[in-house]
Amino acid sequence: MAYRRSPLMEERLASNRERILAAARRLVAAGGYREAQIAAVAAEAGMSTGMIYRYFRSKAELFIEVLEAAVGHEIELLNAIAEGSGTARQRLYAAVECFTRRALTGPGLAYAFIAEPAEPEVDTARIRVRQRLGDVFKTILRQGIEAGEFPPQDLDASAACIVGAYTEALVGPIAPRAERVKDRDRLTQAICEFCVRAVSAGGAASAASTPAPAPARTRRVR
Amino acid sequence: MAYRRSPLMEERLASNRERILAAARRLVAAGGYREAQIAAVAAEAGMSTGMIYRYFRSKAELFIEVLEAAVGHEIELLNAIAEGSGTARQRLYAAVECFTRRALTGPGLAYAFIAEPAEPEVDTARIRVRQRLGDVFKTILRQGIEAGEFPPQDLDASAACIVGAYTEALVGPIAPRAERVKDRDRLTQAICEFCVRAVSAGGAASAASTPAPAPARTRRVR
DNA sequence: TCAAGAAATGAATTGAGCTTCACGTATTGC
DNA sequence: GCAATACGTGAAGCTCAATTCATTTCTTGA
Repeated sequence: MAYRRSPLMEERLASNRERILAAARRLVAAGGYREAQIAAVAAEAGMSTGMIYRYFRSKAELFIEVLEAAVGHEIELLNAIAEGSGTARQRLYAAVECFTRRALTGPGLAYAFIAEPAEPEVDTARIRVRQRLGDVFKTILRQGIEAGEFPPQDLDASAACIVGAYTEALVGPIAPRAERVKDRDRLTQAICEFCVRAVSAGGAASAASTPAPAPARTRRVR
Repeated sequence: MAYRRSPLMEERLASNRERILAAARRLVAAGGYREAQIAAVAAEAGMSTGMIYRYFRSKAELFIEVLEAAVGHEIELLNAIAEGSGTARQRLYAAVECFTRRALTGPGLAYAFIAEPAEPEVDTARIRVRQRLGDVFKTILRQGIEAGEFPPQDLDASAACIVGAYTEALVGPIAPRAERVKDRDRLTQAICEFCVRAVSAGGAASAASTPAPAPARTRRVR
């Protein structure tokens, strides 16, 4: 025999893998999943298309990894906040703020990963990832409820609603071509307050705290 | 000359168009946009693929029309509620309930149209449609704020958050293959309550109503 | 420096659908 | 019934990207 991977080579291979991931991330941030074709990723990484397939089984696999890494990072940040100090309310506020602020500031990753179409496998991964985001909020909510800061509520539903709320509120602003939001701080604040209010005890608490199931319905709906 | 559309023919053409739209709707409901290829729509409608193009310029155009019709219908229902009687709070609750209940009950249209990937043009249409959904809530919110039922808030942000919240909370449950939610009523109620609380005055109002911008942040975030 | 084997290349292949189009069938007015 | 025109058909054509693979270039160990 005459060839055996040297540590140096091993390193180069690893770095190639990283270069591919980084290139893919950049392209998604710049132009969304749709514009991140394998050929483009290869070009961006300065290598041939065939090369990509030496490191990733398929396009979907590559992008799932990019997605999970990116969101994984966000989740770490959120977890640090969730496990940090302060009241549940403060931590919830801070967590939502952290995410929205970064989404508004950073590259278009947020839109691409949270809202943009992709193939089924990637889409499935996206749902998983969103659930993981929701888990962070579930943690905060659970603690808040235990501490009596928040009223009892359906954790899964509330967590999903929080993720959905800030996501949707961001999609417009961070969607490609959307005019840059004039006042990021204002938007961030509005979103955070919405979320915090949403899990806190209602103002007009007492009597009508839980409105009758279907009060204002005009007519039976077909 | 020797041919001129008779009223009868006119009617047949219109009915063909309807058949195409209906077939497309059924397919989307059953298998999502992805499975609703032109060939499949044609088969479902019992006609040839070429026929489709006699009635619609492109696949995107067809599906945009399906989308707008479907959501247009939902919006009518919501508007009826928004303009109906009751407090803003009651109407908000009823509106969210109407949408979520229908989404959970009805065919998979909601998922397909609100969350599923499609081509760029259709996606653009989806964003427009979501904004129209948001507009309904803006109306209710505006009235509620004027009436002193809700505290002042960023209407656009709150409306987007509401749409996002219930949408996200539904995506899991109505996503293809998701196990049917055990208790629809419970989920619906949780979502509605979340949304109503979110726009109502916070419980621990007074002092810390607006938490300091970034209270619990652990460390400067990269 | 060389042979063995691995890594890299990128042009060619493949596949999935949308869209077209040349041809057949219907409908209309006379 | 016939000419004129429109409607309907569905196989073929096209486009766009992902994926493959025969070939070339590089690494390694002796």
